[in-house]
Amino acid sequence: MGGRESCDMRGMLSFQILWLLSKGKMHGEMIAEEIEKRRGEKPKPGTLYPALKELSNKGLINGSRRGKIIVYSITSDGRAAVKVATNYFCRSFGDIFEENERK
Amino acid sequence: MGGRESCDMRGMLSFQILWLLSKGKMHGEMIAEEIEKRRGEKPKPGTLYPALKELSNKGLINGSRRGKIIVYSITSDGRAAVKVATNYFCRSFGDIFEENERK
DNA sequence: TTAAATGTATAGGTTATCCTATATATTCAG
DNA sequence: CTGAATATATAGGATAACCTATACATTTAA
Repeated sequence: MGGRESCDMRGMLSFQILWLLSKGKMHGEMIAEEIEKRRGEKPKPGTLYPALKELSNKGLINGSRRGKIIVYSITSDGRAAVKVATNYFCRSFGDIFEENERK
Repeated sequence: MGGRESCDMRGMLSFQILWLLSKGKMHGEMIAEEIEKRRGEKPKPGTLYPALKELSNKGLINGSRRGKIIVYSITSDGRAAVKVATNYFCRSFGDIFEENERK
């Protein structure tokens, strides 16, 4: 099911979170669900929230509590970072996708 | 230059090696150069060779020495693995590329 | 034959990404 | 007000992915 049995392929979590937040504000649970749509599995709370905290500590996102939930938005530093990171990502792995597109 | 100052984005090394080897046989240095073309930096020997060893231990690749160099090829298990992993990868991160393509 | 260059390997260490398990905070139904 | 549900947080631990530095093996040039 996953795709990581043979090849661990860990990583990219913070990048993916930042990329998702560059598309719009979300709270933690929504982020988890968006990741689930893509990866097939929800990141566990103990994985997601520390990552959100790190991004927050770096000033790339910030959260504001609205009752039960905390809505995260990307900062301008975060926008700059996600742009650079996306370029790097596409340059590094673009051909893997191109091949997939052409089939 | 890099793209990892703000977002660590580590990972994918074994997957990328396996993907490269699914395109043809290569020795370590060639693999390092192919990765450099994409990521902008060569993985250091202390990064690359342990990764090759791991893939070898898992039976996904095997190497045969030709004098100074060791030529690695993907095994049939490796082909199966890279197929599954590529699907996972594209499903997980495809939209990041699509956006980049459309600009 | 020796020195330099090239390719591979290993020892030892750091960190992000993942986990499980538990705890806290807020809302909402009864 | 209480209990259940939802959302967030934290403690503690595992491992892949990276590093630097060093060593070894093979070829090639002098």
